[in-house]
Amino acid sequence: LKSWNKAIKKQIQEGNVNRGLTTFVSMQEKGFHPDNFTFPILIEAASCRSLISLGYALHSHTIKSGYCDDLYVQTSLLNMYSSFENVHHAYKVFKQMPVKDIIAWNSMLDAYASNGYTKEAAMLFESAPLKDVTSLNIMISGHAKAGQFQLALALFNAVPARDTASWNSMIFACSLAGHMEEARRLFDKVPKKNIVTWNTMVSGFLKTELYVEVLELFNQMRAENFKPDHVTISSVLAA
RNA sequence: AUUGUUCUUAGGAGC
Repeated sequence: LKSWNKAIKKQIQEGNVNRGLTTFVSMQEKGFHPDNFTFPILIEAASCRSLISLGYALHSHTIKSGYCDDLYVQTSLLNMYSSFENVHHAYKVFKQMPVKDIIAWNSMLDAYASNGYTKEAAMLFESAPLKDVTSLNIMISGHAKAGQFQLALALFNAVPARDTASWNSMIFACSLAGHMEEARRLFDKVPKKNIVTWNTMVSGFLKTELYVEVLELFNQMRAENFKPDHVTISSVLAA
């Protein structure tokens, strides 16, 4: 069963969801029943491809096979409905979870924050018994996407426990609001930049047509031994 | 190391 799951995951990671589903079917034909490891793999594939009817089918399959009470299965279903922008179903799953760990709380927080339910997100963030830096990051990027630059900044400043993703989200929030000088100021203060930090800054400058700054950034990138990745390339190509 | 949460580009998918 382990190797079936591994095979399905590998096929999906290679971008071949159909192949993964075929494997899923043949494993059952050979008498292997999917377990609590199998479902999250398939559910996540349905999420990122927006395969809505597959998602529903998988959900009912988890119920029929008795795996719907597994924490990982539940969390992946929650996130699946969130990615389908179906916050009500996401909440329904969340509400029915008897045990919720921090990932479950963060997943529900993200369901609200990423789908524009800013009030609900803020309330959940206040009341959540389990929080970490990811919860903060979810809130910052939620505010950013909602065009609430000031709220994002206030939260960012209020919480000293930040990681690189927090900085990246805040830089992104600045770019969205058109505050490129602030974005650059933060960028220069990031303690540990990663490739996303660079890409966020590059695409911010590209969107605001600050091409000289983009070139400077590329030089600085080389000086600091970062290599452009496929995201860097496609953001330049798109501009 | 068989599974679930947050940050950047494009595309795809849906509305």
